[in-house]
Amino acid sequence: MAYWLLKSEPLTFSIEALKQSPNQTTAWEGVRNYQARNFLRDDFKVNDQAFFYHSNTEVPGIVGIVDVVKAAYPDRFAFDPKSEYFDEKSSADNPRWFVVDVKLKQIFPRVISLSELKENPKLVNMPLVRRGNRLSVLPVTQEEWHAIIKMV
DNA sequence: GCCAACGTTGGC
DNA sequence: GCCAACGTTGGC
Repeated sequence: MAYWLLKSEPLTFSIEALKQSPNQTTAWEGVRNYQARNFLRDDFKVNDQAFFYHSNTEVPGIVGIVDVVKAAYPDRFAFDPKSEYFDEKSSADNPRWFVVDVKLKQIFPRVISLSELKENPKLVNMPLVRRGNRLSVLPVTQEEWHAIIKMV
């Protein structure tokens, strides 16, 4: 079982929005970066777990945990010209972008803020805490996962 | 709102 | 294939 971190801007899709979603499950749509796509498509497996991270907000940080409940399948929004995620180069025959389904597992009682994460010496190698990192899907090691769980 | 970082595009 | 220009991300 692998561990991940998924970034979302709460104005676009927050963990509270996930809680309100049918069956507390959603497709993780709109990833339009190849490295992130490759993680989703090739490496996400059912029963993997991921931190839910709120970015571009007042207190950026980890707000909860989701379970991967369905492995990668094509992102249908890439086929929809009316969607902001439309990509004319992605087709049903040859899809370029993928989603996985995730289900809410836990909302933390508090936000584990980015500044706290940066202060934890066990997390210094996480790409998340490095300046200028923009990847929205990131692998998390088992050691990092457990170190963060202890901070909740 | 600013701007550093970095991915993508497109001219050559 | 190089790389300048441009667009986006996202912390602050």
